[in-house]
Amino acid sequence: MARSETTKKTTRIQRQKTEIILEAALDVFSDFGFRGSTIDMIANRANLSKPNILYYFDNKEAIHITLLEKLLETWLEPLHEINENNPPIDEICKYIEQKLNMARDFPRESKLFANEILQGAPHVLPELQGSLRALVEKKAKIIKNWSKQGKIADIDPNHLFFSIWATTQHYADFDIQVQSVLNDETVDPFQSASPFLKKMFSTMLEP
Amino acid sequence: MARSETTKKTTRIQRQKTEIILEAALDVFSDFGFRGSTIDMIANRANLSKPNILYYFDNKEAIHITLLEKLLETWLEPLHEINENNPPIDEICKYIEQKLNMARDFPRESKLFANEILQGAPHVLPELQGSLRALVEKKAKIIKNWSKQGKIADIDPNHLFFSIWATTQHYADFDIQVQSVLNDETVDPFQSASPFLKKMFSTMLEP
DNA sequence: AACATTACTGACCAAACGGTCAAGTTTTTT
DNA sequence: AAAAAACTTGACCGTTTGGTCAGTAATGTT
Repeated sequence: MARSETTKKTTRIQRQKTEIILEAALDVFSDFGFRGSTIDMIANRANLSKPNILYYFDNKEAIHITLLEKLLETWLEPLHEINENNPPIDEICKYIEQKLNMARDFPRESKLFANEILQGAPHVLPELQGSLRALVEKKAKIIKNWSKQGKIADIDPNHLFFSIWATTQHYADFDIQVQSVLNDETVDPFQSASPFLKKMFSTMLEP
Repeated sequence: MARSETTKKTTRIQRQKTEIILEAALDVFSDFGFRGSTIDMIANRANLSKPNILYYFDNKEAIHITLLEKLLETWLEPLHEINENNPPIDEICKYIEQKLNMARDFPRESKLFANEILQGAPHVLPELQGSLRALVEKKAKIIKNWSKQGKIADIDPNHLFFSIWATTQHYADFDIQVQSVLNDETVDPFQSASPFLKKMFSTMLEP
């Protein structure tokens, strides 16, 4: 069993080192995927020895799972904030903005997540079917209410969420393709994507 | 050098076996990614021995590259068809329909491509910067002309393409997430996605 | 200072993997 | 039918990789 999983209280060194390891692992996993990453690669990044890594984590999988679980919380956070009582289109645009900012500021996390889902979510399927699904269901009801009240057009809330996730995360996950298509001189894709996406979704939602 | 790369003409068996190998490899690569796949897995799928696989392909990478190159052609095909002289919104909707059908009918190809791009396109970066970029540039001009002529709203063509790619391929690449969010009783996501996406993009493009 | 706990590492191991090869079998050609 | 070419494979090899372990160093506690 890894030191960090003992019942005894965690030491200062434990907190520091696990943080260093997770940071390095995020670098490596997001670049090469789970199977393409080795513990040695993570160890090199972290300037630690391989056995030292395995002193803090049971195995490679444990590092990956720890990262994914930390990620899932922050990933769903913006969705929580959607508030039924505020103007609908403002709320959706705020959500788009937040998701786009996350893709820009946390591209490694976005890629880590994309990789995991692409492989069939071997480590987070229960969370998808549990907390994600429940949260989406809850927020879908809000969207439906807005529609019924004539505040927005009548659209399928699930597909709305899928489209927002897909379009915003695309700029992080497929950045190499985005860069290839755009001229290198062009400004930051995220900057021009923001008004585009907001316009697209708000136009569709207009009653 | 692999048998199939000899200058001599290809035999019947060569054509059959390479086809069987590529089919099996597509199964395996799309499920586990390049690094997560082994030649043995492909061999088992194909009911062939590992050395037999390597009789037809130099190495694992060669199989992967062959698949990607075959894929890229068909992947870009629908974009070629966009015709400046037809009604703009009809053309875009037809393109969306085709991309969505491809995601539905060729999910393995979509995942293979997504995996490759996520890893930084190690095998197809030149093609992205070459044929993909040139084609997009060409079609972007058509979109811009339509805008100038007042036939559609004034939007950024590149982001339009990114959004279409992202939203359509999302249903293939992130299918496990889509399935997790939707009730299992729900009908085929592709069926309900089609009118949603067409409405979204055509509403935005309306002058 | 003595002791106990925590942190760390070099050396090592077994399994997995990509790839080779000599020898055999099957198919095609003459 | 015989020779040539194409095809197939069991056995094998070197490397990589995840993970272990006994022993050592550093840190904290009394």
